[in-house]
Amino acid sequence: MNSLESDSGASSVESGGRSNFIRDIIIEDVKSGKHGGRVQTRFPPEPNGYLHIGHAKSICLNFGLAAEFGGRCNLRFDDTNPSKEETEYVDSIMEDVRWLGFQWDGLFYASDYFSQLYEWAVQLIKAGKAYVCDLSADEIRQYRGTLTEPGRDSPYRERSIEENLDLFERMKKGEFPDGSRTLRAKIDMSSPNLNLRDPVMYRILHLDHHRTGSEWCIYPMYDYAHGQSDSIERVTHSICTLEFENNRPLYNWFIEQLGIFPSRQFEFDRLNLTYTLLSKRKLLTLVQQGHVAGWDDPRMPTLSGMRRRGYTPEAIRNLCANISVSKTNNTVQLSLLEHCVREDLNRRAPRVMAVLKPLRVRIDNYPDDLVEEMDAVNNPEDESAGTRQVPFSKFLYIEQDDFREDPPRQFFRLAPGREVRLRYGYFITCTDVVKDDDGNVVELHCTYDPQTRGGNAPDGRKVKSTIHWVSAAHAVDAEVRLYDNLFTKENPGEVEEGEDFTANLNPNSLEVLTECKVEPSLRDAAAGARYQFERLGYFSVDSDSYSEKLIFNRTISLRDTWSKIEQRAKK
RNA sequence: UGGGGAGUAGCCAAGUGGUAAGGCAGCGGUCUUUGGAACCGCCAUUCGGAGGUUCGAGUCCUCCCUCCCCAGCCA
Repeated sequence: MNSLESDSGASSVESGGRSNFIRDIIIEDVKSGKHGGRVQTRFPPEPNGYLHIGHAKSICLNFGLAAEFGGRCNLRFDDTNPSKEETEYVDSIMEDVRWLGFQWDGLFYASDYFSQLYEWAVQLIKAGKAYVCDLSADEIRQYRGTLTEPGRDSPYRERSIEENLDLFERMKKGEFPDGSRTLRAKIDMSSPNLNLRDPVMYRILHLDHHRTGSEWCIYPMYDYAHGQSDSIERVTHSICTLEFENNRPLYNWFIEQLGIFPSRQFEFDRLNLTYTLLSKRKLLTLVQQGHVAGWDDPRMPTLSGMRRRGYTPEAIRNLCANISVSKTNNTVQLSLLEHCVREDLNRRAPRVMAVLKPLRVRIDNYPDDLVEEMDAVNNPEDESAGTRQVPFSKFLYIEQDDFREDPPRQFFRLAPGREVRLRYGYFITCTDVVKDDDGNVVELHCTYDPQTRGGNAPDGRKVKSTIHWVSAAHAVDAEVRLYDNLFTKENPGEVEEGEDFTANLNPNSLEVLTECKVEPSLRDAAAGARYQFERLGYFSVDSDSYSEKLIFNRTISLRDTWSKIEQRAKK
């Protein structure tokens, strides 16, 4: 269950040239003509949860390396444990891999190989390399010994081959209850590597499997299934995460005993991210306990969550290319991911004006019924994106944060008596402030300079600030969901005695704004569409959005120097 | 106290005996109709520590220290 996170790597199609030790090994192997220069990899998730950004590292590595060396990469579901696996997960995994931008060559399931695996087990029994053991799970543990003490041989270790064959067949036929017997490899109970102390190959599980139904009641363990699956697919480079290093001798042992295609395993460091949990078990808990709305909640580090939030596959692939691949335990700062997201969105997201917390503005000297269409640039980073028109009129909304009755030093935006530019509009000057009974500012009176249409002053005078706005009469109502880190700690797994990781949940990770006003061009925005709300950040239309009610997710804010200045001033 | 891995800047990371790449973050500046973007500059006399070999060591040798993984009929 935790393993998926474990099979991951990094690199991407566009990372192509970036060096990492696995790539170096492949270059050597190709050069020396190993396997005829053929490169075959695989991405082997267990369908027991949704893919997250840690898996993206593995996907990019496996598919990226195959692509770079003209090889092939399979998608193989490691479905050897029917108690945890579901079809829902295999569907989501396929969708996510495709969304990330990869297409597998072969699509396989470890369960495709159950018959072959069974035959090989019989072969090992006949060779005296495996035996049926009647020890209980608890007894097996006791016989295994400890890190510093060798284990003891099972009393069933020396059963005759005939008896083993008979028992194993009856296990398969369902004659024995769950947990009553196992098939074990006969290796070495005193090995310093605990994985080699007669590991369990098969356990009895009277459970329906998502693909094989009730055909089997014995299921192979990971160690007995994974290497052979690789071998069957003639995988040349089987890439997995560091915690499987101890399993490599066992991976090799089965392949050697069976004399089958010698796939080789290489281990790399999995991805960790600050303020983020990448454990499928814990993510499942968040979903089941309702701390988030589902696997695709935009606060989740799942690929489906990030997709819904508005992250692009390119940004994620870019992160994977940036972090490289090594063998050191590491935790990448979230800011690097955020950088990748901004970098990509900056290039491609159309700009648009939206006011999240509206403050009404009346332009006293502007004609009551006049509406002007102002030309606005869609994307300064991309001339081909063209321009659009935005309506301007006497009543507007601006951002509450863009006005201060008593502006601090370095605050350049609107204040009483101060002139600013309305982007693509006019220069306006604040002349009066209207407050409610509680003293809250509810409306501003301003005057505009008709000479500054479009935002340029013929007399060349400068203004310190440009702010965004929306015409009140033309604005479209919208809901905007603001997200913050799901956890308050850099390492969400770090908890006080007696607490679990949910104690580190950020109570303010979601803020819903329901009174937002967006420019009319957004009226028919399609779900999934991504925009930059000028001066605010990148937003995408949520899948909950429908025609009467626009809903946006804030993907990520723009870099905000003003908030830095402000925070520094507070200290 | 067994075995398997890993230590280069706040984070990630190149480096494979010839004098410490790059990115993120941070800091300073230029430019700007987004306090965005872009651009320029600064940011490791030193590579976990101590010895040793060498004309020369992050790279080789010795000892030491720290961190991670393994005692599921999970993956």
